Amino acid sequence: MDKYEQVIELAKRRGFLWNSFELYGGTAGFYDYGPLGSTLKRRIEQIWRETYVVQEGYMEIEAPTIGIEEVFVASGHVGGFSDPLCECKCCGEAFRADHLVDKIVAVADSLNNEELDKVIKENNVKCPECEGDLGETYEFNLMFKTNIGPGAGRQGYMRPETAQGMFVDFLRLARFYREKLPFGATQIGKSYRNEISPRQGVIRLREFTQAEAEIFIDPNDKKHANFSRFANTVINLYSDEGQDREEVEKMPLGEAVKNGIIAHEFLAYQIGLTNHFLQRVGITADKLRFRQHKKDEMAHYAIDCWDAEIETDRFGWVEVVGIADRTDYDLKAHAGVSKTELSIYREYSEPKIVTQFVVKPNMGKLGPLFKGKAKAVADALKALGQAELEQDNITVVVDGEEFTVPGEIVEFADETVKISGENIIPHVIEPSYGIDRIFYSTMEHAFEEEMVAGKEDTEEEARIVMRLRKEVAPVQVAILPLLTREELINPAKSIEIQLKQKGLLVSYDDSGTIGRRYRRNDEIGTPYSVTIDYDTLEDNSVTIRDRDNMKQIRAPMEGIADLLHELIYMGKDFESAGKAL
RNA sequence: GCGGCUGUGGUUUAGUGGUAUGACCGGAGCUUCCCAAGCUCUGAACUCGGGUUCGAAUCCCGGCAGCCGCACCA
Repeated sequence: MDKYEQVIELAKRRGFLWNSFELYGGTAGFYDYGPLGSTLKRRIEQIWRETYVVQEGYMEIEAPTIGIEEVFVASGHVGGFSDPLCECKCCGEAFRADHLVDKIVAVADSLNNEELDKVIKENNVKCPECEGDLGETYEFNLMFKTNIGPGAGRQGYMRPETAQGMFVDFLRLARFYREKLPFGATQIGKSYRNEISPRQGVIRLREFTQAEAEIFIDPNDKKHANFSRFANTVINLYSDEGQDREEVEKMPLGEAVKNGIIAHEFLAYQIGLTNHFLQRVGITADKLRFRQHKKDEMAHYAIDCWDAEIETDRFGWVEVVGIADRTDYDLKAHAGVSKTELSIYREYSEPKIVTQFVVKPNMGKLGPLFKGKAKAVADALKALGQAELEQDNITVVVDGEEFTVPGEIVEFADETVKISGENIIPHVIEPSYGIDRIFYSTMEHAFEEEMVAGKEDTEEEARIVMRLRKEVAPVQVAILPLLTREELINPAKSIEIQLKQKGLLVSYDDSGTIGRRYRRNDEIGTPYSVTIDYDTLEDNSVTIRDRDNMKQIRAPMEGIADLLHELIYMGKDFESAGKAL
């Protein structure tokens, strides 16, 4: 049994992860989060919110999970997220139909399926593997399609990423942030991709949770105001160049920016933040690295892109976060499809006084002369220089047609104008998190099986313990009366109420022996157990047990809720929190 | 989607053409003053569908799911 199997087995047994629709045989690519899994996941998300929304100030929005066609035309998902596939009738291999014919026709990727089939047939293209006949081309789009409204309605798609919601709301967001860069917005929610063959548990799902931030920054200023926070943070960097040598370098972020390894401060800050977040939810530092996209794998519009990768036992390095400088690509794309300018006005610190050469065609005269072509002629005139305009008859060519314009109806001059600012299209920095993958990694890195002494020094036995960070553990305190006796149950119940009022996640358990209950809680990662025994009735004190080292202290019942709260959230030292036992 | 392997209580496992073994587990009770103790009782399974057969969980075919490889993975 490898670690993946052990973790998945535990997750299933203890209510973290269940295969969806199991009652009906299950469906690949979907998982249910059980009671503990759901809680753990929410706590990871909560820390993400704390990091990005509260600390960084990138407010959360909530856009629909169903999107309309235009959005995904602009994002490129309608065209680029689907591939024309055709399969060999003989060996069953699937191929990209457009790739098969790209040597035959130059514009292979712009052909539709019928045209592709025609080219394949006419040129007698065969299966590259076995020379067999090829079947018909069909479209495979990774987006789930749906209909909006009754009847034919309108084509809708389940969103394949949450990012588009922030882009579509750009103008509203800009207004909300009083049109001052940088600003950002976040979204945590479900995304959907109809993967061909999802596998590897929760690593590749058809419905998964993303947490994304879209941060809009000044394209001319990619410094980060708070960069000093991470300038000295040492990160495992697996750079483009480092990958050629298969070498991960440990380097402070400040140095990486200075050396030009990371494109700029803003991106480096995001890497620092991601590193901070992942370790806070329990990812082991030396199983975490940042891998730079190689030039050829990076989207053509991106300047620089780094993936946070986590090492897992079975799957090796798994990509869990992508951090990219997407430039102005997305805003430009949406501006194009929506025919709306998506930019922000930036005032100069001092207005610029510029001398411009201005051409002013007299439209009152151009109109009657050129009728419908007048506008095009005027535009052509505006592109000319002084020398050409000074002629008596000016010749311009519009749509291959030559027009002669009398010089006297075109005025031009050098004019001095004051320009106090400009419209700029912000660049987008995008950290994009796969929460489910982080969830799994958190569990795997917390999972440990150790040998401990058994009862009364019998031989050693295995103890499974989930060393989840206290902040993310789905149960924070177990309340255990030592024996199932009413006189112990009553004070235990009263402690349970106190802790719940303090907002702690508690679980009361009086079934089975105390040792069994400790082990049950070790397995689900409960950091502290509070045991009520007969001494409690004498002196109002209880035992608190630490999950990680099984050590115990004695602390008064009075103020127990505050004490546990401090242990869990304030990093209070355990052994000095009470009398050691 | 293609190919290979696999599928027995919640978990894990034995086994066979005649309805299934054990362990852990869960529940009730007894016992028990701190690390999966013990005792009693109890709960719970042959992945689904079709075929062959008097009879299928076992043999055959197909579906589904899991794992591995290929392809795919903005």
